[in-house]
Formats: sequence, C-alpha cells, structure tokens
Amino acid sequence: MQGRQPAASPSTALHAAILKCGSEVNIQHNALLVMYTKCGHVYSALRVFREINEKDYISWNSMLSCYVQNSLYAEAIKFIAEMFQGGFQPDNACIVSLCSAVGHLGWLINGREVHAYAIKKLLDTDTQVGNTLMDMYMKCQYTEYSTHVFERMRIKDHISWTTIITCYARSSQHFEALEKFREARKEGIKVDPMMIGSIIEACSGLKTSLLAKQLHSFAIRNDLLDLVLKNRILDIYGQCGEVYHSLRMFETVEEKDIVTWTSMINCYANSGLLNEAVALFAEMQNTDIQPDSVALVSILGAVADLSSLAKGKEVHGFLIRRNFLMEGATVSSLVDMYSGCGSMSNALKVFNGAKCKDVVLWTAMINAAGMHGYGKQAIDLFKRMVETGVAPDHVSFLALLYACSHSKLVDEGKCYLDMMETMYRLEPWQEHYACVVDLLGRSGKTEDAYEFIKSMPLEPKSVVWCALLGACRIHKTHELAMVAADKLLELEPDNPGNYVLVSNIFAEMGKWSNAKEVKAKISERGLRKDPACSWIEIGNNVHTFTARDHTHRDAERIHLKLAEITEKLRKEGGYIEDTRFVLHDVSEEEKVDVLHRHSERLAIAFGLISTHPGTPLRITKNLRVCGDCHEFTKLASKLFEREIVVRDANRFHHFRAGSCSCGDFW
DNA sequence: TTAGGGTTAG
Repeated sequence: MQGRQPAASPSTALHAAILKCGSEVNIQHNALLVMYTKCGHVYSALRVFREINEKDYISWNSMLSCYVQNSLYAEAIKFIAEMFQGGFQPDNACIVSLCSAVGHLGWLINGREVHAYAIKKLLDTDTQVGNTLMDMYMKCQYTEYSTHVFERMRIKDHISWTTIITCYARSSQHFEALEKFREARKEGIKVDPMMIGSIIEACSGLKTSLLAKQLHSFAIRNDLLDLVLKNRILDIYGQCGEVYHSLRMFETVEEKDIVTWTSMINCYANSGLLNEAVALFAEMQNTDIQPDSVALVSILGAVADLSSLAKGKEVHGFLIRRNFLMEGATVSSLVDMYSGCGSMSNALKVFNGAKCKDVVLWTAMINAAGMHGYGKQAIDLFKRMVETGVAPDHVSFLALLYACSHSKLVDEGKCYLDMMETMYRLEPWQEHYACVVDLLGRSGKTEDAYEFIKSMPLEPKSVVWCALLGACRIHKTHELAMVAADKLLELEPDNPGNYVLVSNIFAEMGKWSNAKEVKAKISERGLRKDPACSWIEIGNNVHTFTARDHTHRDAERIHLKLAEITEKLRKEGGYIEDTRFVLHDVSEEEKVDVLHRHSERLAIAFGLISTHPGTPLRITKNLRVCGDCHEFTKLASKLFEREIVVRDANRFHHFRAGSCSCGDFW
C-alpha cells in the first residue's frame, strides 16, 4: 500500500509472548490480530480471528481493519456480511474502516448505503465517521456530498478541514479551497503538513507559483516540511512551470526517495527538458534508490517525447532484467514509447505479448496505428477490442477519430462519432468534434466542416476553430479562414501558435501588413513562440538543430553536405524549391535560402554523414513539416536509398523510395 | 478495534 511503512517482520516470539501473558483469551487474540495486520500477514490474522471463540467488537473491527490496511478493500466489504451473520452490527470504528474501503474502490452506491446506515444508527455525528464519509465521497468524485457532510458536522477537527480543502482543490474549486483554508486559520485549527499539502494542490490548478511560494515559506517557518510535503511542493513548482524552484527543492531534500526523483524527472519532462529528464534518471541509478514502475512509466514518457529509440530500448531492457510485470501503465507506456520513437514493429510486439489488454493498452495501440498512418489497422484494432469485451471510452474514440483523420477516412470518422454517442452513450468532447472538423476540412469539405461546427451541441472552443483554420489554409478558403481566425484569437488570445497560424494565412494571401500586424501581437502580449527545431539520435546522443543552426560542432560539414544533397536532388530528382512555403516578405532568392536551412534538413544532412549507407534515419520535429521539406525528404529517401522516418507535431511520415506513408495528406 | 498525504499510462 502506498505511503505505508514497510511491513514489519512477524515475530513468532512475540506471538508466543502474547499468548503466554495472563490476559483474557480474546484480548490475546486481538493483540495478535493487530500484530499480523501491521506485518501485512492477512492470512495469519484471519487464522487467529477464526480461532477466537468469543469474538467481541474489537475482534470483528480488527479483522475488518486488517483487510483495509492491507488494501484488500473488496474483501473488507464482503466481510461485513459475515459480521452481520455473526450477530454484530457495525459501530463507528466499523463504519470508518468501511468508508475507507468503499472510497478506495470508488463504489458510490455502497458508500451511500453505508452513509444511510450511519444516519439511521445516529453514527454520522461522530467526527471520525464524518471525516471518512467526506473522504469516501471525494474518492467517488461526489464532492458535493462531501460538502454536505462537512456542513452537517457538529465538531470539526483539523482532519475535517484538510479533507474539505482537498475536496475543493481536487474538484477544481480552487478559490473555495483557499477560502476554506482561510476559515480554518481563523478558527484557530491546527495546521499540519497534510493541510499544507491539501491547499498547495489548489496552486497547480490556479497555476500560481506565488501562492505555492507563500505556502512553502509558511511550512518552513512553522517547521512543517516533511518528506511527503517537500515532494509535493517540488511537484507543484514543476506544474507551475517553475523548474528552477523545483530543482532547488530537489537539491535541498537530503533524504530523497523514489517520489522525489520521479517528481523531478516529471518536472523536467513536462517542461520539455527531455535530455535533463533522461540524465536525471541515469543519475538516480548511481544511488541506492531503485526505480519503481511509476519512475519507469515517467521516463518512458520522456523517452517517447524525445523519440530516442536507443534509450527506450535501454529502459525496456531494464524492465525485463528486473522482472517488472508487463501490465497496466508499464505496458501501455512501452507501446506508446515505441510508437513515439517511430518503431511500430516493436510497439506491436509489446502489445501482442501483453496477456491482459485493458482499454488503455488497446487505445495506445490504436493511437500508434493512427499516428503512423495505418487508419484501417486502427479501425481493425478497435473492432478487436470491442469483440474481446473491452468497452471503448472517450480516449479510445479520440484515438480512433485521429486515426481516421490521418488516413482520410471521412465516412468512417463520421460513423464512429455517431457510434460513440448512440451506442456507447459517450458525450463527445471538444476534441472529438475537432477531429471531425479536421477530417471534413482537410479532405476539402471546408463548408461542410463549418456547417458541422454550427450544428454542434456545445459552444465550439479554440481547438475546433483551429482545426477549421488549418483546413482552410490548405484549401485556400480564405474567407472562411478569417471567420475561424477571429474566433480562435478571441477564445485563446494567449497562445502564440495561434498568431503564427493566422499570420501565415495572411502571408499566403499576400497581405503582408496584416501578417506583420498579427505577428507583432505575440511580443505585444509578452508571449514567446517556440522556435522550430528538429533532432536526430545518433548512437547514444540526441543532436538538436534549429533553422540556420551553426552551433553544432560539425556545422561546417553539415552545411556542406546539405548543399551537396540539394544540388543532387535538383539535378537528379528534379527538385525545385516551392517558395510558397516561405511566409516572410523577402526576395525570392532569400526565400530559397530560408527553405534550404530548415531544421529537419540539417538533421537529414547530419544523419547521412553520421550513419552507414542504408541505415534508416529517424528525425523528430517540434512543429509540422512544411510542404517543401516534405517533397525534399521524399526525394532524399529515393536518391540516397534511405528510409527516413519523420515525426512532426501531428503524426509520423515514413519516407521510402520517393514517397511518404501519409500519401501527401497531413 | 476506527479516518486524511506525494510521483505514473492511452
């Protein structure tokens, strides 16, 4: 069980000593039961329990608590029936354990039955019962019931206040959480590390590192910083984008445990510092701390984002050597990692090897097929998943719709959107609608896409307008593009990518002053856009390039190679630069020069000089690949006889012998 | 005999 101290060794000597002491028989047995509970020896505890002839409330409640403390929640609930049969009716202690079990399972219906029983027996006024009822409703995601219980409690202790603050924080009612914390302080309620932990959770939702810093100082001043709280604060700083503060916290934690390391790795990974995440994972292996499945899932995510197949295989090897179970999050992350690193064959191998396939694993594989342009295969996987009795959820439909979208399967996409609503009663999210808009729009039906948006039962959000705008750009339906652009900038004025997209459309229309005006808003609003960059893994190193990059130690050779490649493509492949993809108001000559130095071309050139002939090149780009680079890469794959796998911000392109797996639809 | 905490997956 997480957070629990390691189980102590059961002591046969202690067992004997307890039996020898002169107390009554059931007191001896109850003491034994507690000992076995703490040692995690549930079956020994059960044996002792069965031996008790005159079971009292303490015997029954101790056995129930034994199940709960050892995470056997369903067994705990089953045990209640036995308790009733034994003639004992649940008291406060029993309700408390039962609520804990129900909460962990998230079984709301049982929880309401327990609550009704507590009210009937007038046990709900007890503070501990109230606290566990609140916690139970929170875990069942019914925080409004938690609030109701809190308001009815006559005596509230610091646990009651901490629980209600957590309820608000977890249900995104951040200001209510802050208000309750203020009230608790005003009431003079004791503040402990767990209360700080609960209120600091609201900071990540509000993305306010200022408040996190205030709470951090408060905890220091009041000597409340234990390891769990330090880890929580480290994590929250990361979620607020304060990598520096996370790192400072990480460095000051002397007694770092696996959670400290994993939180720091995640902080790096979520801030895009993928190489730092991988380096930290390597550093952890030089300590006494052993990676657990959570740490491995985290690093697999970072490796997938980095597209580092070599590192991914290292982690996979590590998992096998350490006998980690190939199930749950671990196996889904492996599939996702191989897919993200461009290796569909390995993703499929891991997927096929998994004995138990849950909805997450199926979805990972559907997503992998979709991203790589195998739309029909994604649909086939979906059908197989349903046939095996696994019900699809929102995310599986999203993966399926993306797969349809990447493979231009218009009718299938519309059919699956309909299926999720009618057959599975799943209300589509904005992202599902955006997928269909993308599918209709990019296949040339921009007006249909607009009509579809108008028919949506939800108010369309930025993601939907963004899909329409992207499609309008491809098909040059500029009038409709302006409608989408206005909506997009109105709904999401702080996303620099939107201004770039809108500016590019103005540039394509030749409206250079409008293009400049829109772009200028990025700096006016104090926003920063990510520069385009591409990277390639050679051996054990990831080499990153930005456009016109001269910082690489082999820059001169790379640029010379690129010039040679371009010349060869022109002469032998008939390559002619398509300067429509350069959206700067510069001369034609300069436009050609801009194209020549796009970051993915530098990565291709470096790949060609750093690997043996015939070796596939795997390149990752943070933005979408431009049309001219797409053509360039197709020709390069043919003339240099290389398979070139490019992962852009949207999907995979497998270039072979002059053509691309996306069929020029992306 | 009884309650509340941190890192992870599609």
